[in-house]
Amino acid sequence: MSNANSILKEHNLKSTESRLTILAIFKKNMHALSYNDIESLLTVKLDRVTVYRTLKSFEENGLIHQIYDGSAQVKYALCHNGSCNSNQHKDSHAHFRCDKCDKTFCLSDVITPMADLPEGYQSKSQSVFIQGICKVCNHYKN
Amino acid sequence: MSNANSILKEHNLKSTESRLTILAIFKKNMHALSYNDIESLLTVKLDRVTVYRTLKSFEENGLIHQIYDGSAQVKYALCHNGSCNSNQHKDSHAHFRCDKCDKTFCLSDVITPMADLPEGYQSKSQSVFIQGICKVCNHYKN
DNA sequence: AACCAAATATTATATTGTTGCATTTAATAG
DNA sequence: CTATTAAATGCAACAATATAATATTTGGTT
Repeated sequence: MSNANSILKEHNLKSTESRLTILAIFKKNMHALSYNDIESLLTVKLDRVTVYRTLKSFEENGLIHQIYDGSAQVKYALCHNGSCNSNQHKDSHAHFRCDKCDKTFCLSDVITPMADLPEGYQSKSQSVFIQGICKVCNHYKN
Repeated sequence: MSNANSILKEHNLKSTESRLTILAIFKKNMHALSYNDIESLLTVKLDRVTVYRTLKSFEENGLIHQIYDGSAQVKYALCHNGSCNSNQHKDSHAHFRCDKCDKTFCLSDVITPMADLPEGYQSKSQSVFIQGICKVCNHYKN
């Protein structure tokens, strides 16, 4: 069973209160979270520095990845299915930001066609960012 | 002739020294610029507040658009071919960031294939962000 | 030249993020 | 179970980034 404790251990992270707390927040909120989102979801007070350092260690150890979604602040989301590790983030899936609820999601399954670059350019990674209305705000039943 | 003065007027912006200065910087540097880039390219000293407000007014009036390229700071680039106005930014072209020279460019002509979204999602705009090596750093002759 | 609205500079303040260091805690060995 | 130790945390200070309020200056117009 892959509980919070073992997830941290799998990513070579010491299991601490702060980390368990923040990891739980990510597990409960399946959209990308900014520092401020996390802070306001905290029930216990953690020092700002601790939160920043926790995010940093999570990212360095392949647990979360950063998302730049056009809002002022960087957001973070859980990496999926163990595809990321401390050496590399394979988070080149599409990201979606909803204009209504203002949440940003990872669309892990969306196949993103590669763009053709002009002569001379060499592409190492491409990421697609989509804005629109999300499933929930569209009242899509399924 | 579309000189700096008339460009400002076309976008309903009063022609002032500060705006002409900053617009000239954008015209000379055809890659995206952060606040710091602009400040260090200034020959005359402008107040920080003035620079921020100039960028804001440029953006609101469709002269420039913001780019989030994964660096800590927001960058700005000129909007092309009058496609933007005060109501809407049509800047859904691809952006390219070079890993070598660390500059970010607009690739206005790159056709970005639309991704297929899961059921329930509605897309309003899609943008592609590409990282790699740019034409100049690849020593591409043309 | 004179007027007025808009733009600017100045000052102050808010927000965001980092650094150094003393204290506490988790993991391990004994 | 306790002792040890390296890592994590909290605190204080600081640095960088961005915004707000207001008095002054400037550009565009009459």
